[in-house]
Amino acid sequence: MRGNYLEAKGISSAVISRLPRYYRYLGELNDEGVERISSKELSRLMKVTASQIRQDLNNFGGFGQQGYGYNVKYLYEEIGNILGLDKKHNLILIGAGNLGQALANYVNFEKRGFIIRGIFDCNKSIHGKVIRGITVRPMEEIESFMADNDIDIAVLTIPKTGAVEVANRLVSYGIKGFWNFAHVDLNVPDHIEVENVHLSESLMKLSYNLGCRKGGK
Amino acid sequence: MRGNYLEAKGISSAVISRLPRYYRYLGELNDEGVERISSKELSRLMKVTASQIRQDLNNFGGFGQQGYGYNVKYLYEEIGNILGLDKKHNLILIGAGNLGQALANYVNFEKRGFIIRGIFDCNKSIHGKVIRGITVRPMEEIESFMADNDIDIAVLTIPKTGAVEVANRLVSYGIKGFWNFAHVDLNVPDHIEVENVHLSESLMKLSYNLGCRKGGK
DNA sequence: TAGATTGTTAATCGATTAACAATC
DNA sequence: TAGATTGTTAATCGATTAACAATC
Repeated sequence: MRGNYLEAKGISSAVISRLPRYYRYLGELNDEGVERISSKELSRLMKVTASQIRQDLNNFGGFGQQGYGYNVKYLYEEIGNILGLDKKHNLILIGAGNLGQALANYVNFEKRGFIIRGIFDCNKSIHGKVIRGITVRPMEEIESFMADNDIDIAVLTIPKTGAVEVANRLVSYGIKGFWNFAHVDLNVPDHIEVENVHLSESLMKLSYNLGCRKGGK
Repeated sequence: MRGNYLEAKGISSAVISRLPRYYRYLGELNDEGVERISSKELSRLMKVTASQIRQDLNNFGGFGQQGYGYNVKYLYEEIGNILGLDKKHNLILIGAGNLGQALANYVNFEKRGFIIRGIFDCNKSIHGKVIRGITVRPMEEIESFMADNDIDIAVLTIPKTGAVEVANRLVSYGIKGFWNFAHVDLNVPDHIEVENVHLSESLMKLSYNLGCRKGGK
């Protein structure tokens, strides 16, 4: 039995955020040549309950077989499809500072179908600079670039000042989603997807968890 | 009435992960010169419920005043204290690749008390290179460096291969927490804190949310 | 005082876990 | 067939929201 996950609606974000981790573990098992795995074995490996694994997967369809478990390669590919990794995504990177350049140089995203097509920056002194074969362009060229290329994701690696305004401009040019590293909440329409990576907030969480230890038990 | 949050135990991680965002909004309000704010106003601004704000804060004590609301500056500082931002943290960075260098060059962490003291890499060709005043050292020197400096956090910006082993070594040298950018789950004792930043998993979530739109409604 | 808004209890909602019949 | 393990329903647990008495 196979579910039609393309029509899947209202899957909770808790479930979604666990999918990439399943994908990672299954990919590693597949690389190791493991052919089948039960939810019980996988739960031991991943340190989650077997119930949760089965519940999560069954949001998208029945990928297993009673008495057998799950075929690793098949499940790996299916989760990849659910995550949309079978499709190509064309990205533009806004902000070619340290972090922007680091992301542009990271090859693994490309392997998963996320291809950076253009890099833009407001700093004139780096216009024309080439990063992994891509020329850094001035911000003014974003609109025409997006008209000529099939861009769906913008990576925002710019300071928080101006990020909201740039995001709104990109929305008007037809962007579909943002991978937002700027330390602000974008204010875009509901049909635009935003995935935030707020590094300083992540570090603060770590700080909290370290601090507890001192005063607490 | 003031709670003693140093003794706060068992605060749910959902609450903790919202604190940095409160902190950010309150910091901005403070910068704008806003003196007081009610949970209702703040809820409108942050797009969460006022109930949630009051519940979250009351895990740590009563910071507000009936009929008045919250003093912005006071609450900002209190949340900073809860997050441990009043304390200094000495970090070492393991892996001076693109991402590692980008993080090392990022000045804002330092402003919040997270100071990178040492940078280590296994690649001989960059040993001796200076990044923001810090010399890149060979991995072999980590142990003595940690003995001489009061390091509590390790930033792991190395490939997943070897990350688990390096982490275990660092634990034996007395590290307290990890900010882990490697695409693996570290396998460290319970008393060691790990904050994961799995960029590719974040991108996959974005991909999923974009994909839904096509097949779905 | 009257109005406003908190702190906190109670009600609701959703997510996780347990259990087990279905079935390979 | 017997054993194993899923898919799925039911039970539990936790988190969010609503309500309101306390109080500034």
